[in-house]
Amino acid sequence: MATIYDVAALAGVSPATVSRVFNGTKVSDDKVAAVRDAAERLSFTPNRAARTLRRQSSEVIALVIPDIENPYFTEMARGVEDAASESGYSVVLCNSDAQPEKESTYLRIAMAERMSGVILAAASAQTDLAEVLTAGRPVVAVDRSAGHDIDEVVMANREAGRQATAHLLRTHRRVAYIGGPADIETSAERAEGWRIAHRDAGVAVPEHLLRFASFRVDGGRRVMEELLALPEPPDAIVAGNNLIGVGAIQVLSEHGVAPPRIGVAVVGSLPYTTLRPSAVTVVRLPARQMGVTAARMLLDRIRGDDQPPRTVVLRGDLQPAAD
Amino acid sequence: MATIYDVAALAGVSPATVSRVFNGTKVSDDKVAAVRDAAERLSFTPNRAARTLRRQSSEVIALVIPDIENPYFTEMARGVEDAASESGYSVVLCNSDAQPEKESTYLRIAMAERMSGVILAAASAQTDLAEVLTAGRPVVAVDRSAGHDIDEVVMANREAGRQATAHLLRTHRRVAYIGGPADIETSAERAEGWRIAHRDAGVAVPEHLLRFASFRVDGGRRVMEELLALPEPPDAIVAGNNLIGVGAIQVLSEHGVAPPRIGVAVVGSLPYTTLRPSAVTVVRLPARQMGVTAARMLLDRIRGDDQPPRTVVLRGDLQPAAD
DNA sequence: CGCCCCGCTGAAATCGGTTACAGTGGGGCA
DNA sequence: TGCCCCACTGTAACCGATTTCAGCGGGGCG
Repeated sequence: MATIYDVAALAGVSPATVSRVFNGTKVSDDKVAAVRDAAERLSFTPNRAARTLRRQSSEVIALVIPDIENPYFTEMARGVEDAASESGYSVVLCNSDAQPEKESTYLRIAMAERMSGVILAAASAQTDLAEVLTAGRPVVAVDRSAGHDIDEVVMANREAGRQATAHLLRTHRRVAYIGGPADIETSAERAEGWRIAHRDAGVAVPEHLLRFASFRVDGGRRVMEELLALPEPPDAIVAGNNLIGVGAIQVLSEHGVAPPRIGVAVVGSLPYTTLRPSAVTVVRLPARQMGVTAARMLLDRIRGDDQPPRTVVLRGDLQPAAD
Repeated sequence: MATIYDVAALAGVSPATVSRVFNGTKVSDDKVAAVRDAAERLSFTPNRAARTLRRQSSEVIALVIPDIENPYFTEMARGVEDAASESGYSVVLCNSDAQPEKESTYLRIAMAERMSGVILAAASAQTDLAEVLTAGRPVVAVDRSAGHDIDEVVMANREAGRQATAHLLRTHRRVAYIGGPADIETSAERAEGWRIAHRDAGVAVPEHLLRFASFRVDGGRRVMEELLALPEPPDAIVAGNNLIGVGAIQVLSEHGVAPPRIGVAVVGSLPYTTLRPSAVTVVRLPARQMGVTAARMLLDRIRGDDQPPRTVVLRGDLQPAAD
C-alpha cells in the first residue's frame, strides 16, 4: 500500500503537493502530471483512516433501518445508495432490528467513525440523538419522525390509510385494519386514515376491527387468524404495511378465501407477490424516492446548509384492484 | 468529543494507560477504576479513525452483493451481520448491482478504509482480487466462487436443481428450466442438475426447454412468456432462483394457470409469496446459514488462521408441494 | 531599477490512538 | 541486607493524510 510519501518521492515533489493534486488545490501542470504518473505506477490509494483522522470527517453516511429483510427498506436503501454515491459518499447499512439498544450502538459507532451524517428510520418514538446532534452531525429522519427537530422525509400515511380504506368501503361493509405496533407513528397514522374513511363514508367506526401487530409477516398472519375467528368476520382488510399484507393474504389463501374473494388493500407495495396484480388494491409508497430525497437533504446539510428543518411528505399512489 | 488525553488528565494517568484499560492489557485495579470513571464522565468514545490508522486495520468487514433488493441476499446479510457483531465487528453492505466496475470500486474503498476482510458474492466469474489479496486481507466467496483459491461457502446447486426437477418429473412430462445468466456458476450448476434429473429418470433431456434469463423478476416473466408461447408448452417449470420463480408464477397467474394447475418448483425460498405453501415445490436454500458460516470463516482468517482454503457446501431442503 | 504582490511549493504541526522501550518500585530470595 | 525480577506505568515515536505558514521566484507597476 503506497503512501503519499512514496508518491512524492517518485514524483520528486513534497507530500503536500501530492495531497493538493488529489484535493483540487492549485498545482502547476507539470507537477500534476508527475504526481498522477507516480500515483498510477504505485497504484496509490489514499489511506482513508488518515484522511478521516485529520479531517475529523469521513465521506460515509450511516443508514439505520429497523428491518433489513423488509423490501420496503431495501428499496429505500437502494435510493440512498444511488444518491450518495453520485456525490462520492459511501453508505453503511445498519440493521437496528427495531431494538433501541442496537440502534444506539450503531449511532455511537457512526460518531466514533466520524461519519458525515445519519439517515435514521427510528426504532422507537424517542431515539436519543443528543450525542449525534451535539457532535454537529446532521441527521435526517426517514419514514418516521425521530422525536427531534430535524429534517424529515415521511409518507402521507393518514391519506394512504384513508385511500385504501375508502376504496374498499365502496364495495364492502366490514373493513378491518391490521397495523404495525401502535406506538409507531406510521402505524397509528394509517389507522387514523382508516377511521377518517369510515367517517367520510358516514359509517360508524368499527373499533373492534382495528388491530395492531408487528410489522412482519407473522404479525399479519396472527391477527388475520384472529379476525377470521370472529363471529362476524370482516369482508375486507386493510394491511398497514407490505409484510402484514403478505401474512394476511397467506392466511386468507390457506382458508380458501384468497383475494379477490375478500377485499384486500395494502399500504405499501408487494414486490414479490405472485398474485395477479389486479387482485389486491395497493397504495404504492415511493420508498426509493424517499431514500433519494433523504440522502440529498443530508448531503445539503453536510455541505453546510443550515436553514430551519424541513419536512418532506411523499404521497402514495392508489392502484385499485381491477376486479 | 473527548480524547484519550482528556480522559488521562481527568484520571491522573498517562494516555497509554487509558489505551491499555480499553484494550485489556494489565493495569492496576485502582487506575482501571479511575480511568473508567473519567471516561464515563466525559462520555469518551475512542476515535476509530485514529485506531485504524495506527493499527492499519479496522473492525469492519465489507459484504459485497449483487442485488440488495433480493431477499436471498438480505437474508444472508442478516446472518453475516449477526455473526460479525457477536465478535464486535461491523458490516458495511455494498451493492455491486452485478456490475464488475461498481464491485471493484467497493473493493478499492474497502482497502482504503483498511477493512479487515471481505465477503464477496461475485458479480462475474473473474473478479480481480489481486489488490485485496496482496494487501493480505482475507476474502471469503459466498454463493458463487470468485475465481481465486480462497475460502468459499456455496450451495449444493447441482443437487438442488436435480431435486427440484426430479420431484416434478414424477408427475409431469415436459419440465422446463429458467435459470439466471448462463455465465453465473450457480445458474449453470442448477441447470446441470436439471439435466441430471432427466437422465436419472431415463428421459431425453429437452434442451429447448432450458432457458437463461436475468436473476430478477422481469427475467422470469420474459422467459415464462416465451415458454407459454411454444407450440407445445411445458407442463412444469423449475425456476433457477427466487425472483425468477416470482416472475414465472406471476405470468402463469395472469394466464390463468397458477400453480398447482401447472407444476412449479423454485430453487430458493419465496419468503413473501402469498400462495398457499402447498402449491409450489421449494428447495429452500439456507441463506442465513451461509452468511453466518462465511462470517465465521472470515473472522477465523482475520485472527490469523492460515490453513489451506476451505470450501463449505450447504445443502438445500426439498419442501414438496402438497397437492 | 526597485519593490510589492501573487502563485506555487515545501517544512512541519496536527489529528488521536497504539505500542516499543525505558524506567520505577516493591517483593522474594540468597 | 542486597540483588534481581516482575508487574505496572509513562514517554515518545509512529500511522498517513491535511493544512498552516513561510519561503521563493517572477512579473507588474511606480
